[in-house]
Amino acid sequence: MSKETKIANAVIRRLPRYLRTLEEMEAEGLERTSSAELSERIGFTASQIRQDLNHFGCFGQQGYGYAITDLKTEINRILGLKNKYKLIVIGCGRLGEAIANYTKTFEPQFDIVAMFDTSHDKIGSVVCGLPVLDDKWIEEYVKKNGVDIGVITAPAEFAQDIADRLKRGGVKGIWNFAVTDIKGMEGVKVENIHLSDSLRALTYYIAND
Amino acid sequence: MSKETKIANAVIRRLPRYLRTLEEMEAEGLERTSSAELSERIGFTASQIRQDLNHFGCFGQQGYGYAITDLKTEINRILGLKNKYKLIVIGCGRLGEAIANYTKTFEPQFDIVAMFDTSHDKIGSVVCGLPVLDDKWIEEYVKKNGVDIGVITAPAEFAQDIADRLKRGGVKGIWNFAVTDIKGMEGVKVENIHLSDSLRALTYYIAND
DNA sequence: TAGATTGTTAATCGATTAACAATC
DNA sequence: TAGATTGTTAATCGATTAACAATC
Repeated sequence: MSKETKIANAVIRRLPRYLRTLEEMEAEGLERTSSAELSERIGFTASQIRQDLNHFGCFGQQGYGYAITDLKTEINRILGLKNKYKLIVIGCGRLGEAIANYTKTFEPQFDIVAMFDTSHDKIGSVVCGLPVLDDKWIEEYVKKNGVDIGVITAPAEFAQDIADRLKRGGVKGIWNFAVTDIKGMEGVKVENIHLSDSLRALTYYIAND
Repeated sequence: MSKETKIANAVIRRLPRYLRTLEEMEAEGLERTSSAELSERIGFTASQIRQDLNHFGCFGQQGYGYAITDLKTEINRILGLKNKYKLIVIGCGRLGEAIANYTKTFEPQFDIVAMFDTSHDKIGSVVCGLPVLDDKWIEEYVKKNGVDIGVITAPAEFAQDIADRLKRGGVKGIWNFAVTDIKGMEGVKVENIHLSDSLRALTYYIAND
């Protein structure tokens, strides 16, 4: 942690939302905004927005508000988006392809360098412009190439083993799309996209209306 | 809402996790468990688990614990997974295909009935065993076929318009994969999968370690 | 200066944890 | 009956909101 003390998880989760809104406003040609205006766009209270932004330092100016471009730059920095990240995708199915494609298209800071699979039909081919390598070389590849993030799109039953090997290889983070929870990842940040949990939360709200 | 009063969002979000753990334990041949054992597997405190489960009625037995199959059945019911849901996927790109494929393979309660796209190369074809229909018929199709959930995998700039038409058609829920927030969805439950936000939270944790 | 809007403290609200009586 | 473990209340902790002094 830089200077700042422990930031609540809830705050971190809101930062990307601020960033998206600021990008939107910048695209509209706006130069300054206020917590009240952001509140209207996003739906959080103005008080919460000021509180959130203040965790990281004083980005606003009393009587004026916030300079959109400056604030955007700050949040970008806080989120670590000034850095570049090397990614590999493990699991070259439809989901793996979709994620690789999405990331290549929309997330320029994230550089996907290879895909991995166990199927000999796929190994050696090129998907989304990326070489598909043999799953068994994950750990070695991560070590040699300084991969930062491993993206797991393989079936749930392989996720734990893949994660263990990614960790031994030295990744800093795992983006996990497998419907399972990974254990023993001390020192590695794990971010889960549990499609199944999301869909089930949706049906809860539909069914209990 | 059935009998129960307002359940906190945080509780709902944990239910799918309980369900997954119970399924896992059932598959291992276990018949009963306790809040302490669940706590060890999941990582929530035993106290929280008892508190959570009690929101919905007394599923446990003092001195005994919880019957795994019964508890699983209850959570299934609470989450609305006893019902069937009709889905359509809008956006027949890689992500759309991946989601359609995932849902068809792993989520039997969810019946995907069609895909939609604007591209004339795709309209009329069959993807994942589903007909690809013309985007302009979404509203009509939803009305005629009683579609419950619309899955948006189209680019962000089209998401709001698609959501509006889904709403007019009468869907109960929207599963949104577009990197944007949808407005004016009163009466429609929206569940977002914001890949971009997830990735950015991950880099925050990596960068601010 | 007057008006606007932040930064920040205090109050409120909600969620988690601890404790233990109830009871199987 | 004794042991185990829930259900449930009370205590704690954390996050959100309200209020307002600071200041641009």
